[in-house]
Amino acid sequence: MQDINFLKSFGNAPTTMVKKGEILLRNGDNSDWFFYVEKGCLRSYTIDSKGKEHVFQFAPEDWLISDQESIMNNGLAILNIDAIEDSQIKIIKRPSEKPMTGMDKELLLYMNNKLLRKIYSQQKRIIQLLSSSAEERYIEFIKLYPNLAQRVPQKMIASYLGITPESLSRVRKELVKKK
Amino acid sequence: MQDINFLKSFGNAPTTMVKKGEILLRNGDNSDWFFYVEKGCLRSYTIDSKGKEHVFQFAPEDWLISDQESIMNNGLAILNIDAIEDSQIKIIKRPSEKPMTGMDKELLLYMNNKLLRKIYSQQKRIIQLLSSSAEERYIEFIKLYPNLAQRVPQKMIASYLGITPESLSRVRKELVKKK
DNA sequence: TTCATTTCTTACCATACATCAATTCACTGG
DNA sequence: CCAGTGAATTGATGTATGGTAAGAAATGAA
Repeated sequence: MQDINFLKSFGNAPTTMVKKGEILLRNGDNSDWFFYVEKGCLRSYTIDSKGKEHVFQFAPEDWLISDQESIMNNGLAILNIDAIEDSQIKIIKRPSEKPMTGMDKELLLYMNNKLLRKIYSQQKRIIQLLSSSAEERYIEFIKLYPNLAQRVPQKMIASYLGITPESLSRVRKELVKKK
Repeated sequence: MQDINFLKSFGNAPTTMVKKGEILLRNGDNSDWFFYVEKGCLRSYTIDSKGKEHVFQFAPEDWLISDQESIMNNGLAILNIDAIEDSQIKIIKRPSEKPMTGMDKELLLYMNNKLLRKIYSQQKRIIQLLSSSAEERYIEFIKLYPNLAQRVPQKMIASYLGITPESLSRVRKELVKKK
């Protein structure tokens, strides 16, 4: 589908295997990389001034993960990306120099669409962070990433939700009790 | 500059005056509108299931505000947009049918850049909501929108920050004390 | 101006979530 | 298979922020 066309425009990237824990992008690196997940799961995160990790996104099968927007930060990555499962991925580099102007119209349209989708989902997340309780956010998380709750460590989910692992544990306990 | 070119591509929109309180876009409306603020200030917001308003963005002079991303919601606006000061704005409608494909390459590049910038700022906001206290968020708000704290009602700022007006009042008091 | 309405502040108390510490549980590597 | 390490759970307690209510200040309309 669309993702395939996108990948082709950058040449046929080979499939790469990465081990759980492997770091693919570090804060401060050149950020011209995209990762397309065929199997497994990647995640992006930041580390704050107190050394605390904050999970920004999960990318299971069929997701594309990158830190393109840090092109606004002189092209230096803000996020870190690593593998949280052994994964099979495609790594694509985009041209560093004027990365966008080199694209043809079709690809630009594709990118545009992807970006709008990302804005849309981020917008929903912001509104959620502004308005929902820990429990409500966890329930939404499960809807957004069905079955991921089984696969990724709870402390990462807690981080994604903006709560502590202890709180998530209590939230889960409550939900079981309610059912 | 760039914004001017952008506006030209849609034809020369006339300048419109809107009164404080006037609603420009309602949740559920067709969302093919952009508002460019020449003077004054607009804001976008949602209303949650409990009837509570959540300010999503402020748009003072020289900002462009819209709900394009709800093209992902069948083109129906998710946000509401209204004027929080008497304002002088330009209203631009984009073609409803296949809105993107009708654009030329230059405009697509421009849009792309705008979208990346938006993602970048939303990303920062998410990370902030995940990691910062009310006080830290308020300090960042002042950096992002200098002088807006003087112009817009505190209850809207509180809403933007995800806290109650009472809490914001206390935060401000603390900050005065510290200086 | 004056009155009415909304916003802001402050005090007091309530609550959601955080922090800390002690177990228990589950992997992982040798 | 076992030991060791990190993850998850649970209880006790702390803290930031929320909710309510009352008064003060600002704003707006007549």
